[in-house]
Amino acid sequence: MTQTGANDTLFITTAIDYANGVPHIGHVFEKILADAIARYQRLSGRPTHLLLGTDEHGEKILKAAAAQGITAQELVDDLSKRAFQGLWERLGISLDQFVRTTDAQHQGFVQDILQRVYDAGDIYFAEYEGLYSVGSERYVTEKELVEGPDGVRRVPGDKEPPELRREANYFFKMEKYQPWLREYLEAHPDLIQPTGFRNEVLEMLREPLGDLSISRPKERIPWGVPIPWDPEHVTYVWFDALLAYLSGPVGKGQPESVTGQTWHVIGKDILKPHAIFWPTMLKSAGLPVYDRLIVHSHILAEDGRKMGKSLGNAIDPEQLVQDFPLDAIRYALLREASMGSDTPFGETILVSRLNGELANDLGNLLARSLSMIEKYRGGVIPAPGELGEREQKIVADAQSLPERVMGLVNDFKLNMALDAAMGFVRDLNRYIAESEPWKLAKDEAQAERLDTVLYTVAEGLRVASVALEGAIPGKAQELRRQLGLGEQTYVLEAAWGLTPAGTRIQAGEVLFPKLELPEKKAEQGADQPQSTAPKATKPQGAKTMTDPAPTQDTPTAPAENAQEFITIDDFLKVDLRLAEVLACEPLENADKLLKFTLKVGDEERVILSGIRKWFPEPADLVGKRVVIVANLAPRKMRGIMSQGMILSAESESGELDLLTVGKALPGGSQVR
RNA sequence: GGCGACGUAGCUCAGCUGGUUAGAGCGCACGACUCAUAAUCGUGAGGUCGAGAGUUCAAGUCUCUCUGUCGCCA
Repeated sequence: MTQTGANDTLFITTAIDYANGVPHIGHVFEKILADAIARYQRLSGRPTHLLLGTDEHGEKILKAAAAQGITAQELVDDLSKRAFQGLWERLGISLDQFVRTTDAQHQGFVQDILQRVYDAGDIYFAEYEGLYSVGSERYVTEKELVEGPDGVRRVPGDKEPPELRREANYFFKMEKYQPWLREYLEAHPDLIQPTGFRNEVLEMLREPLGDLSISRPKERIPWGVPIPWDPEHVTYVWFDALLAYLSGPVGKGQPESVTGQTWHVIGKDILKPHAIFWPTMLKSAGLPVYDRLIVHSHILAEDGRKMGKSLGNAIDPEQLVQDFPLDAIRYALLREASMGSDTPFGETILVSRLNGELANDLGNLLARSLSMIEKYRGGVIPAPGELGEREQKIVADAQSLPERVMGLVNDFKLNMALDAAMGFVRDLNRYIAESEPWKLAKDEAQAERLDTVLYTVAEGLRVASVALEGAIPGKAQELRRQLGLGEQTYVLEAAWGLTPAGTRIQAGEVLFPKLELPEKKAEQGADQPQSTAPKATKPQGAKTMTDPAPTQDTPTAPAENAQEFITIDDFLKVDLRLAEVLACEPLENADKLLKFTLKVGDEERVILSGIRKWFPEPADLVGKRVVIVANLAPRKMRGIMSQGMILSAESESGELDLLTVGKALPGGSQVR
């Protein structure tokens, strides 16, 4: 914890997450990224304070709570503590502080700043009428609306169309600070990173910004921080949430303008509030602007498409944490992501990084090194003899590695930083192959040479563990433990020889057990849900694994987040059609089957379906429009050819209904 | 529609201010080795560097046009 008020403390924040639902993989990535950056700063000796939080006010939360029949406070208490803070704990996020916007201390701070900005004359009252999007919590323009499949115009991504609203609100004179902000950005080219996003902001600043609505009438939205001079209004989401970056440290005794640096890690979707609203707010309040805005992109599904619940390809963070070792998740995400572009991610990618780099390169290097030290030197790391050219090259690389890693980390190129560290690991493997210690061991005359090789490898591993520690903190320490270094910690700086000769190794369990993705089944027809939780390649040794071992299937587990992905092409193979039921009758001498006569486009088809017990009055189904698989191979049942299959949904409790559509679309319409 | 980025080996991508046979990782094939988590190490397969034109002694690397993909904005 860094609450000493030290002037050089680096404050790193992530976005203050909106607590109207459970976190998704994007939240996870952002926290791991910020955590890794923070850990690397601490590793290199810089006092660092990592702040996370939840944004708990606003209309959407009010509605979400109402929908669940609980109070807003109950909803956010549960989400903030269980869903967010709980997950961050399971992910090993080294946070120093967690701010909730419903904290009394925070709310008081917001009011102080509001009052100050008001006193400065930067807030005015005005009436406004326009289209209001509840989903986006803001007024939108007619141009932004897009016509949906149902013919209703709405904001893309919103469920409900915007409402016409007329309100009197307080406005912040943001546009007043536009020239200043542009100059500030020009003068601070490193402020927003990567530069692509800086350019986007400069682009936004070419057009007049307009002023920012910062309040809502309390009668309509009582769930917010009251405006200090007008209790009939509460403040708008951004004026509330953004201030959490300051209210947190202030609440811990920091001066409100911290003298150390402040870095904000955010997603590209909230670039504008952070790059434009926030600096102008700070300027108006007489506070200094942050030092870095680190903008990351999004996590995509493995096929490169967007991830989403509706698409069925979303990764459930809780499931991910259960199925895979924490440090493997962290490493894979950091290793894959590059700041400028969206990053595909999923189990296949994760397992590939885990097996290929963490297990084969790093874990195996540790295993083979410990094994040789055990066999050839009785488990004691020997003192090195004279270093040859090859060893000197390794020492030089080891000494320059920390600077290379930190340089890349400070450019927010974590993927390349990890690659650099892994490159050093790979070179140690190469070094072993070249040195052939197993041959040296057979020749007494080569004893000193063997000592040198074994020491170089052991110390090299120690160096690598420090270079990787920001990404895999748990395993880095475990690695050192097995080298016999106990709980000793090291600074990430040029160093060699910190492993004392004579250290007794403490070999333990395999550092990174390999996982194997279940092979794709060539089965067909069997549509029972199939867990694809990865399996350990083999039960390693006789010991139990430290990692949350990829358990074998839990057949009854309802969560099926780990389902295999199919491509859009796979899906399109299935020809789904709407079909109108012309006739429906029970089939003689079959107690389960119903015989449907359906109109599909111009043709009529007969399909048999074993759902008789749910429809005692089959004739009632006539006229319904059901969904069928039109290109299923025909099959003869009870002497009748069934040409397809009718889709239905069945609950766990055994209730069943046919899939249908709300509108009277014609039979034969394509479903996709 | 406006602005911008990108399009390099099967896949993911490096290639700074233009200059010898265009690189890495993964995957694949073959070989070596045996300390190791069937790991590691080595070698290879030969990609019109999206298309066309231009500048230049010389272009993946600069200019223009076209095309495709993506992002931001409207």
